[in-house]
Amino acid sequence: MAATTYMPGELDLGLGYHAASPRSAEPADMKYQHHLQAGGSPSPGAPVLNPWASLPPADPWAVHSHHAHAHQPDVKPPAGAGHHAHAHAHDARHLPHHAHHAHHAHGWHAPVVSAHYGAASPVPLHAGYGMPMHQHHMLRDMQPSPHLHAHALDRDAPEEDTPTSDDLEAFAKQFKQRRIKLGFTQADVGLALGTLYGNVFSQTTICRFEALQLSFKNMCKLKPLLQKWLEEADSTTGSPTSIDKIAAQGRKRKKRTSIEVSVKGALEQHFHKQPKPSAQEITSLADSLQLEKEVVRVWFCNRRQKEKRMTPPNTLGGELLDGMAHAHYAHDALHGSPLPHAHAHSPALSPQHHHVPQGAHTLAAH
DNA sequence: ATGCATGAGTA
DNA sequence: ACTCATGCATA
Repeated sequence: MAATTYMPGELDLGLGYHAASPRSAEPADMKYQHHLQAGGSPSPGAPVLNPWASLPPADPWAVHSHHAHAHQPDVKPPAGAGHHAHAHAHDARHLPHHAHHAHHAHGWHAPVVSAHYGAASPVPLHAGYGMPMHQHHMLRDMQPSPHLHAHALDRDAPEEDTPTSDDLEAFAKQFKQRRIKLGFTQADVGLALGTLYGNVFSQTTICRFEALQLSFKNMCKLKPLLQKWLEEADSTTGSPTSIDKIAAQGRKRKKRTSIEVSVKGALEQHFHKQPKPSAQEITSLADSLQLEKEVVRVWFCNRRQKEKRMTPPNTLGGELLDGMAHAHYAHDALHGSPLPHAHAHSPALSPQHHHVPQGAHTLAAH
């Protein structure tokens, strides 16, 4: 019984809250606005948006049975003003351009994944970076070359340079703290970015940024924006966050298929054997697991993406089931427990430009 | 905070 | 068909 529940299909309901940014009062861009829940802070000037009138009737996906995928041409961001003329999502193909020092790679030390040190914890933890830096050879070249003129003092202010993983980690942490102190939710920030630069982001993305759960490249791309927002935000004394709502277009999306834990475990195992199963393997696998082929395919795609994030999941499972006899560090890999892995320097990441089989990080811990 | 999903751009 | 950026819906 898998559980392909179908959503109540909402057709025309996209309340977009247009939070006017503190200072730059731009004429709202009518992109497709979003909404989103709060992150936990009632926030002083930040109003707790809570739309969802819920009243969706028909639903295209509710046809039940095995839908076959019907790519509906949706109305994506028509770009706010017409003068923006810049790529939307795929403009990040050009990040590090200077190849002065090919200081590739950089070991991720414990991302100090935070659950959340609450808004009331100004604790500036993160005091030392004394990590051994596990270099993982052969990573793609072009990497954030270390600040050529690195001053031992400026922790962050890499204006024009490509930030290093450490920079990103430090910034993300700082960002989160400030954001919370200022009383903004992740969703607030996402919307603010939209009114500030025309690029709206969801709570999800902001959340992932803070948790370093994006690819290195993606992190680099978002950092400048968030940095600017941060400056704006705390420099603005009395943020008169005005709200604005505008109805928008609708979307039809397949309801999220929930995969049972046991099934997930099976998928995990297959993933370790073959991260990239062939179309046919997927088919048979889907068959044996009683899942739609498409669901399985997507699962693998998403799984691969996870591996490429800055804070990749633990790559184990195969070894566990295989020779599990002394495995004491193995537990949460099967159900994806992202909680504080306070150690383990994960290698993953790096701007994968292309054709670079990154299968080098198959280590566990030693 | 995260799982499953969509889509543009590529290979 | 896959990668990569991104997000709706959900736990």
